[in-house]
Amino acid sequence: MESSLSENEYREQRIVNLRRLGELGYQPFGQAYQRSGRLSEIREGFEENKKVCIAGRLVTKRKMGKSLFAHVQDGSDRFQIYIKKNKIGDDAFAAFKVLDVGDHIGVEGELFTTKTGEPTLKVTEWVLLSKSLLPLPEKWHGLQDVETRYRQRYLDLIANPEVRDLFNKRIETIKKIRNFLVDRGFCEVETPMIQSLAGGAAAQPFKTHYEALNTDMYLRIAPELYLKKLLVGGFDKVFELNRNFRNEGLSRSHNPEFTMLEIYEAYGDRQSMMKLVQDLILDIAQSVFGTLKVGSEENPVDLSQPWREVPYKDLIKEVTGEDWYDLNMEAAQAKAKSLGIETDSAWNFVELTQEVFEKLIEKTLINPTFVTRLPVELVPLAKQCEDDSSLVDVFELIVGGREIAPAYTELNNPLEQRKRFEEQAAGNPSKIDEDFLMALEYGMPPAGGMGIGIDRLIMVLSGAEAIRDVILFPQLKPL
RNA sequence: GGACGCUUAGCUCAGUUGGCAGAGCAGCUGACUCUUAAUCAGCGGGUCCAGGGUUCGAGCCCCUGAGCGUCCA
Repeated sequence: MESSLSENEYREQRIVNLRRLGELGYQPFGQAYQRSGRLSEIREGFEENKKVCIAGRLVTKRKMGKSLFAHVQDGSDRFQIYIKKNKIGDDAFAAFKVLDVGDHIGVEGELFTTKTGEPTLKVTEWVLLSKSLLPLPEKWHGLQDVETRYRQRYLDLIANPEVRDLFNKRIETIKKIRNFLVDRGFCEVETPMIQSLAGGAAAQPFKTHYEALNTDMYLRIAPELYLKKLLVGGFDKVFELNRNFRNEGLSRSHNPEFTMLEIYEAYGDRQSMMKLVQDLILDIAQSVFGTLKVGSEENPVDLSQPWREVPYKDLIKEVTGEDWYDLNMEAAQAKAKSLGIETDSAWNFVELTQEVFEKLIEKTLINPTFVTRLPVELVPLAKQCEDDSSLVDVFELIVGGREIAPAYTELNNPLEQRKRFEEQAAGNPSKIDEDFLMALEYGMPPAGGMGIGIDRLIMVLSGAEAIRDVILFPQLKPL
């Protein structure tokens, strides 16, 4: 790496330019610089002949003999500057010509409008703030190479303005979520990420080792059980917005660390969560994306209300036929095969049905759909429906063919919870979280709870095709 | 984990039947005081992903591996 860098002719030339600038009295890695404002603010407050100071990265440069146009870019905008030899003096002009695209500079001057109408800064003084030693990606095509975009995201952010826009929207969305929930009386809490038993979801955890305790520990796969302990403890409206970790493969829709929002409201239920998530998503769509028509051109999503609410069994019957739940296992498997499902003889009826749901139904639910009344076997932490103990009182919100938010009327019966854990652990008592069960036995208020996968939410709202496009530094194989 | 595809100059990409490694942008030199993909003239720039094989000769054909992508599990 070191040798390939120093052998690079572009870098060598820039080192030469750095020395030249030094000889002309410009320190290559400068000091703090007092700006009049960010470039977007300068543009907003534009007045002819107004004196301002700006700072940013030189991103284009057009030499024209005794004058020169260039653009400077900061975190907010890109702004044109104009330098004239007889305005700024021979030495400062000659030195400016040595600057490379990519260098950071501070510029003082007067605002004016060019004859083509572009607001521009006429330079009277400039300083070098930071010399760039490597060339930026090409100005016209930007940075296209997908791998470089992810591994060197900073280049992607410099070269591709739409990438910066998307991450700004992600940042705004997360800020909005916090404000929305805090405004409604929820408080944000932090619970352990390093756990001795990774519970609250069905997933393979990352394993780590705690040296001081000489104990294996796990990175959390969900904060759910700790948040419920807080309900027991009297925090009755809580949320946590942070990373979960799941030890699974990389794909278009999976990153091993992902951002999860979990919300719990004592004395609420599945219905109150349904209202909350609609208000939240509509608020984000309007205030951050400015529309309820979201997604991409190829895969548009309309968030207009009312959102469809439909029981799981009804959806299954829609694609398999009214008699699905009357079929025996053999007939159901034959039916699934005839619909193009690859079946596994080890599956039970619930698993087979769930495969039908995932393969044939989920991706067809584009506009927001609440799927309700799921089989109890699929959701061990939710309360049963009052009229049917084989179903749980939950919803899965599906948007753009993706599961965005599952929510439950939370199970607060410790005896029932123990029974479900025991069924799930299948004779492996070490997997049962006795700590959590003990908390429930002190009494957890009835509650509604919900999880929202933030990365997938941003994908649906922005129309991004890959989870890597909404995570600044996505996981890649080490080189 | 499997199938298929991609990897060539700093960036974006061509590369014919196996026969001297190409373009645009960028860089360097020069001209040019309202340009904006500035323009004009000239010049330099390559571990063709890595390793092996076939061949008189490989960017191209064969094998192995890596990273990335797409689909599947």
